Amino acid sequence: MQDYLKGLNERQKEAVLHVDGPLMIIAGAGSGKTKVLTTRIAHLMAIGVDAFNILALTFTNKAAREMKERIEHILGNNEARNLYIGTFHSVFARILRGEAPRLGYPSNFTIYDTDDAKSVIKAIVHELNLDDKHYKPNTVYNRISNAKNALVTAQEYVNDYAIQQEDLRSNRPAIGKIFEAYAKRCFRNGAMDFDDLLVKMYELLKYFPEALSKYQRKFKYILIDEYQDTNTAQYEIIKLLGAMHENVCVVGDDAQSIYSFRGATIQNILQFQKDYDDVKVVKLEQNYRSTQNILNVANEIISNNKGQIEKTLFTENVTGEKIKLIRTISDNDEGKFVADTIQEQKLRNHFHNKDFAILYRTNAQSRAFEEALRRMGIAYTIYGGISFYQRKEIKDYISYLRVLVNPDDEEALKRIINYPARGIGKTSVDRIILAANEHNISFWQVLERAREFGIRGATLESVENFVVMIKSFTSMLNHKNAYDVAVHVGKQTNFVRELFNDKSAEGVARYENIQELLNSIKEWVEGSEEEFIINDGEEAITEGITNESADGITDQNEGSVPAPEETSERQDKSLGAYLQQITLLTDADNKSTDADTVKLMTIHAAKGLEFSCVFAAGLEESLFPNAMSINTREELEEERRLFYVVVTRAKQRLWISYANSRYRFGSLIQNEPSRFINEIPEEYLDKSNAGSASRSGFGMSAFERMRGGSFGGNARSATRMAEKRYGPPPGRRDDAAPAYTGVKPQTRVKEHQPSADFAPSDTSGLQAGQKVEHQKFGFGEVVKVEGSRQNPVAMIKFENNGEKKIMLNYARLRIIG
DNA sequence: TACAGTGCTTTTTTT
DNA sequence: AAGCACTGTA
Repeated sequence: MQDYLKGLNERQKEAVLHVDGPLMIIAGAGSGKTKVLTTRIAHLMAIGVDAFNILALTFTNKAAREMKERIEHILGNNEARNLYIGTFHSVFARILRGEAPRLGYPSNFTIYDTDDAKSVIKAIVHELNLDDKHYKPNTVYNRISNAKNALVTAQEYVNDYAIQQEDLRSNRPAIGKIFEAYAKRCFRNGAMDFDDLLVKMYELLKYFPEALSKYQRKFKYILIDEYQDTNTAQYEIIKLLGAMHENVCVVGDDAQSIYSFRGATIQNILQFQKDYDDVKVVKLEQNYRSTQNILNVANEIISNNKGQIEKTLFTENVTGEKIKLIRTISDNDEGKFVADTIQEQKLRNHFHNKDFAILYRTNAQSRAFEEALRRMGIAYTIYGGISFYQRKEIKDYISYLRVLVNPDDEEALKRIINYPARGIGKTSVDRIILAANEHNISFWQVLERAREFGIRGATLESVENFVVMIKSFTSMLNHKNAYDVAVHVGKQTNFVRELFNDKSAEGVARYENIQELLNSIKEWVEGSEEEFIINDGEEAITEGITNESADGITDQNEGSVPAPEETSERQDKSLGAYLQQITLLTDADNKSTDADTVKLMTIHAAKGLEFSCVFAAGLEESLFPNAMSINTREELEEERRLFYVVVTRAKQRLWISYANSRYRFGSLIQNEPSRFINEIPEEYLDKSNAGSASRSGFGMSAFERMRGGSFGGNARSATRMAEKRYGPPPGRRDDAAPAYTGVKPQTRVKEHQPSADFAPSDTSGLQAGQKVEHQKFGFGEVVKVEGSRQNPVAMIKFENNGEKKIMLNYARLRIIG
């Protein structure tokens, strides 16, 4: 028996040893999915399948990188580098780089990220004279994106009766027009957005039989990770690619399907057995990750959902601790509690920072945790939010490079044409756009012939200088490498000097970011592998811009269209390849995971990861489940799967926390505990830090209410008990209140017992002077109503709790008079 | 044309 | 709270 099969259970072995024919692996959380996938690929290679003939698709770059490393480790050679392994988007981008000319796109097509795409939409809404309040870029983009992910073209969109009716009903009948204009504009700009990478790949296979046959023959074995998260476009592509050999292996867990908002259809995995004859199905049900308590809770949660593939996860691990339920007064206290607990666990149970993860539903929640951790001096890493490449200064700099590679890229041109300022203002830009649209040529083509299109005087001179400058950069690409060109561009445009002269804290940070970017380009040019990581936070490279340019590594191929053969395709170190690559990198891809830091991220971002200790934060109604996702059973079930995902990230210990109130857009809102908490059986819960009442305010004794809320007796005596067991926590006097209650006198809420007939009133006409009752803050008088009509905010002076700003869209108020 | 000040909107998850 | 668009002034 081969070595690599040792340590696999029977099911896992079965999956690994299955070679030919369709295979579906239903892999429960923590059941060794990645191990099976990587071992199976290694096995295929061990029995003689050429690495060049294996395609493995994942959803994150990190997963791809990890798989490649593990396969290399198993095989002990470098063959794994020949695998076609990566995210759907990056693999397709790589293929399309060779094939785009068939579709009328340049090889050096630009990839538009979400910001670029929204910016195009915004411009189009403006050009079509539509109301931008009504046609918000976000809304329109999502609608278009959903269409594309379902392989609906702009033409089909406008001609589809049902779709048109739907848009009519939502009073946005022009979306189809915008879609058409958007598609046309992207094409004219030589640009594909994220969804296009899937759509164009599909069209390539569908309309070019020789391309289809080429890739069908090439990819004899196809493996898809996280199959439950594939959308229609991805599904159809896989079906086409796999049709010849039918060696399609999909791995997934319907219980972890959490991307339907991106067009994923759970049907893909539920129906897989109908897509091919003779599908082999293997279920991996033994969990190697979590304690029994954690797993039991997970099983209980998911049992509330309907329509799943039947499976029962079990484990031979220890029972473990109960899940700790935490109630705090505010979001800041939640942060404090978590930071305190991490400190405590580190000292008592010898955990390291990297053993902890704080997971939440929305990125906005990270702030309270950041602050608390910083105050405690605990190192942390935040994932998500704006990625490195989305920072303004980076994007501006990259826009220069984008223009060199693809001058038709209008979005990039608009960013840089007057930055740094060169006297080509908004009026001139608008005129250029008008001319471009009128003659259906690109923005750049208008610039090149500016005089013909009525640009005059000083502006004409500026435009002509700009064109000459860009052309001089472009010609440099023929004999200098990407790094040297980038450095040169920074110098010539004064771009870097401007940032260098800005000595404010942000200015210095921006300058350092630019250095980091140049560093990453250098690594790309010199690097042996196509994978690379930016050293975040590490010393910034001081050479480069400030020094004279480094020695040019001459690359004759720079800027020219690369041959679509795999050798050159793989070693393509051109600027164009670099730009396409980085657009598909996410924040997580630039951060190393093994640093000894506490990890903060959304639950979505945490899928596929595991941690010894997990804090599932913000378990509150309207936050989690999110208010946006409780309108249908499907949405709610997806939120529940999300809860399942967060619970199953934990190996040993799990805390579930919620706050009674938190700030949202500057004003305070109250939330009930999440309904999901009630789905956890009591026997697995440790509620000693959850306060006495499971529901706010109700069921408390008069004594407790007088103590100022439910943090009175129970929480405190429970802490005492804990302290008896573990000794006093560090840095806290024995008689001090538990730190996480963190009740500052001015923020302490005097709990109010709502009147028996309390029922929220319609507050749409609320005016100053009216008397109201608030469920928690009690009686008060409206001082003023401000904010907008859509989002009114009332300033209310409460008898017992002072003045508070309350958002009327969220608050429950009873109008008394 | 450029910038500063002001008021208004933001309400999820991500390749 | 924060970012963005709009307005008014230099």
